[in-house]
Amino acid sequence: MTPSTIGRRPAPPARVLDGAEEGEPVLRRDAARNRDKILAAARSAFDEEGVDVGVESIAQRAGVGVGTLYRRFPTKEVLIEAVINELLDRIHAAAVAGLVHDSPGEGFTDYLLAVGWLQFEHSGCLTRLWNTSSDVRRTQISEVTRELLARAQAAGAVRDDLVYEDVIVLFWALRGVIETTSTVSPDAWLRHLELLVGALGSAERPLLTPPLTPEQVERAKEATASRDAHGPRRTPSG
Amino acid sequence: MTPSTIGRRPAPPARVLDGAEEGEPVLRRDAARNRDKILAAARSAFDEEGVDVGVESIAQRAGVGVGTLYRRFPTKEVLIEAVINELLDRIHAAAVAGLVHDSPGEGFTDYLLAVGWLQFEHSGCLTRLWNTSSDVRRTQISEVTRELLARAQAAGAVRDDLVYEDVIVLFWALRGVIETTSTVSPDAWLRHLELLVGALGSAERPLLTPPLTPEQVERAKEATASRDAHGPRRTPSG
DNA sequence: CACCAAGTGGAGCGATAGTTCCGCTTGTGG
DNA sequence: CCACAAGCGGAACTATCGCTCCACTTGGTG
Repeated sequence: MTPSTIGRRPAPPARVLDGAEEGEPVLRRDAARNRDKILAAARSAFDEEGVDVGVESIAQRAGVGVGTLYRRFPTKEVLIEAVINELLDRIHAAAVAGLVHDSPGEGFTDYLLAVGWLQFEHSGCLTRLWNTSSDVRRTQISEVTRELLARAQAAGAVRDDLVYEDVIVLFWALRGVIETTSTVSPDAWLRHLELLVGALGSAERPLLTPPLTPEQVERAKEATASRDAHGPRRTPSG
Repeated sequence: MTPSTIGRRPAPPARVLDGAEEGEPVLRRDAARNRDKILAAARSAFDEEGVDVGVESIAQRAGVGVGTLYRRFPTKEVLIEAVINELLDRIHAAAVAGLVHDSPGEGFTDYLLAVGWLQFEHSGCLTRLWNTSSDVRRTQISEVTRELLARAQAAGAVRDDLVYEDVIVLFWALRGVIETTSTVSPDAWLRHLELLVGALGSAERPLLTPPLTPEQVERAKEATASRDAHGPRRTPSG
């Protein structure tokens, strides 16, 4: 209760990154356990109720108070990103898996299928999945995806006039289907993807419209990010 | 200032429907003018900032107070629906136009194009566009769309294993592309549609996944409606 | 012209959701 | 086993947004 206690700073760094590097300042054991519980709770809460679920509800699922949640994740936004990062890692893994497939064509379509499934299983956070481009994970994914596409095209499995950006747009299209149908049928997006895969194969008639440029893809991601963030207000009091 | 004046009821019916039937209780001329201004303001506000724009902002654009807005549209929801209804009418018109096209195939793809454009131009209210199924307008649209598809299939322009529900899913897919890319490129959805149209034509390999059932489409629309309505709280005070 | 129902604006209410604050508890190193 | 930094819970604060209320103005009718 001394003056210095009252004026103590909120919290020391205590950074334990999302599994990327092992944290040095080490969390107390119970705190680490709680952090995991919060992440798991957020995952299932987002899946079941969407990212708009209240932090209170997440804390409740985790069996902790909101204060605890905020000690570990300074912002709801940060928590969302942590969950999204796990998904991105899984997407990256799926891409790499497709790359080592014997058939380049099947490796490519398997990848599309995997991303579709992942989007379906986690339809609650789809708007956030393809945002904020400046990220190691996304760069890695885009590189592997480009390679997957090139391999499939070299093997003649995919028409030559497609570019990497078309694949991203395809994911966004699937997202549109999934967001609307996920609660109703696990098949709708799959059927639509079948249709699309058919179109990817043959270039009966050439495409007249030019593809998105890489810069446009970046800007599109950013636009989505800022749109559904409703103005990512930080620290309302100050 | 008599007791009876104090206890006066909020407002008489004064119903002037959205252009469907001519209202009988007639609005005062200035009030009618304001109603139009509000509708126009809402339209542009939704287009530019999305349906989440505050009512205050809409009222400001219209040059009226929020009280005036609420006298005419008892709920923000009702205002949104009024704007949406205009869009639905335009979609219906496009469908009918496609129906009288000389070439059934072109009539069909023209319709897809028209819906794509309309979604692009009004990307702010896309989530609301395909909701709330119980509506004359939507029934009309679905009937004409079915006929368009049947005609195109009879002419051999569209593969036979497609059903009406696939067209709706296609619109949802376009929505996904448009929501992400509308601020960045007017072409992205068009290119994607080109790809899809190619797939619609030829049935090289049959589709393995069954289409959505009509009931599932209904439920999907309802699900979307309730999801982004955040609980359409009416009259918070009681 | 006088009257008054209809119309108007905008302060303020109630609910919600993200975030902070702070008194108490607890793991852990010495 | 003790001390204390780290951790904890959850009430309370704040911003926001849909909506209501009501004192005042105004169009149009008799």
